[in-house]
Amino acid sequence: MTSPITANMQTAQTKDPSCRGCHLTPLCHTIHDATTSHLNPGSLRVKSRIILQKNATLFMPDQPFQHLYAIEQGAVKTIEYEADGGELIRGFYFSGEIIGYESIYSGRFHFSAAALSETHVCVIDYRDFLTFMQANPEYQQHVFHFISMQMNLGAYLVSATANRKLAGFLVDLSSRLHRQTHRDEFQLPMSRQDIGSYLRMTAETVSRICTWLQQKEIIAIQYKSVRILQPDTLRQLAEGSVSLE
Amino acid sequence: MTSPITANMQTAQTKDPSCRGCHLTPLCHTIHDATTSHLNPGSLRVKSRIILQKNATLFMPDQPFQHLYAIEQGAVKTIEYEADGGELIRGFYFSGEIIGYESIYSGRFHFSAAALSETHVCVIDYRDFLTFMQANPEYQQHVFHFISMQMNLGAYLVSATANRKLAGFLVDLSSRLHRQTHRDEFQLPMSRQDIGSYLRMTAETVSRICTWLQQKEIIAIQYKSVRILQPDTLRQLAEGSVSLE
DNA sequence: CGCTGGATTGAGGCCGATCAACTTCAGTGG
DNA sequence: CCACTGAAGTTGATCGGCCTCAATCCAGCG
Repeated sequence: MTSPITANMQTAQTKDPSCRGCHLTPLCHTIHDATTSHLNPGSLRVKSRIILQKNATLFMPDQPFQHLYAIEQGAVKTIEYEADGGELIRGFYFSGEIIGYESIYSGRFHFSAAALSETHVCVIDYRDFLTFMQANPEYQQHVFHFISMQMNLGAYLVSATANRKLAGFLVDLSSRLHRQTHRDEFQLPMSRQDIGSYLRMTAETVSRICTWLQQKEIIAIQYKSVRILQPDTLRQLAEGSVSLE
Repeated sequence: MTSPITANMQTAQTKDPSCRGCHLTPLCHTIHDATTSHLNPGSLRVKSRIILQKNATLFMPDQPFQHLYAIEQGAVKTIEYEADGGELIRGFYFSGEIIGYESIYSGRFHFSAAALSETHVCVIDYRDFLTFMQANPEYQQHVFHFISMQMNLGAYLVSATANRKLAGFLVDLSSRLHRQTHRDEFQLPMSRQDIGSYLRMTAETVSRICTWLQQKEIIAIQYKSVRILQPDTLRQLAEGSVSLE
């Protein structure tokens, strides 16, 4: 969190296979297909691409909101700062996901964002985005659709027990990370500390529940490597329909 | 929750003072200003207005998402159902607020909605809304703005302690209900049970914290009547910057 | 090989849930 | 007007889950 931003700029000009799965693809796509000048509002253009090293920050709190950030590959955490200086993880963002919508209304980021590993980020100017959307309203439905989806993320955060929260978190991860590997087998991009901070529990509790889930043979976990052995049981655990004493 | 829907339909035709403060006003407004046929996509028209009696339901779980609902006056709670049949309050909606965005992506409501008191609701067909937005993209910015705002509601739900959750809830209410009365003095539209269900704590805990806040002379509360005596202290409590033993 | 930071495991304490009793309020009908 | 009734709210005692603090284990790395 003290590292300077390591930005490796490059202009996007070719159709990029790494855009597959990005929520902006149908919009952003046109940039690749169309032969277009910079002034043509009929295309959404990527302002730049940034490569963040691990722990590098994408933006800092109170920074004016000017861009949407699409994660091309890698992972980002957003961090809120409490009055007493404590840090709380606000959210995680993975390949294909977009940071920024929640900051439109205030025109300012109220949190910081940092890379969990080397991360490639597409920077989209919000004004360009608006211009594009006004010129191409046929994409509105698509944008509403994935904003709507984003509004439903993290429902498990308010679960009653720590078990349910963590189970919900793992289910969530398995669906959001599966592009990289098999759906039920993935690497945790973040530390136990970060998981705990996000779920509002201690890293110790995270660790204890992980070993408990392992003993029940619901998951196999060793440090950052996770394999979900009983996806259905895990899901039921998250929903509270089973307790397993 | 067993009462049938009591719907008193009436077509909106005149500029209505009760539209003041509604998040859709700048869009919906045009319906009043423009002399427009039903087929003119240049206006967003209210499909109908519904008057719900207390406890009447606006929609039920698994019902297809077809409309946005704007609360004209009154209050609505949305309810999730757990696997074991338990009910959890998912959210509250007050005058000027809009229900539905979070259900766009799935095309289905995954929860029910019920009136907390007599409530007037504007029904907006989502297809009409899309048509209007495509024809009038200049309103996009406004829509993104209040959807963005809605994404930031309920941050206090994930607070660590019950004190902070309830303090955050009261601060939230005071800002969202103040149209009706003075900002620091309002009636709770919902029961202790509902508050507890929403904040994921028991009604007993809600009650205990209320009396504790009263003893500290931070609020004055008697049943549904609330007066915030020390707004700043309450806010600091919600943010965790004070503890007050 | 030792160092360092993350992860795990253990013992004790506190916050909030649970269960139960009592009080107050709102609605109804006599 | 009051008596009755059921729902909602308050208050108290006990219990359990998670936090706290501390020690230990382990992987990665110079």
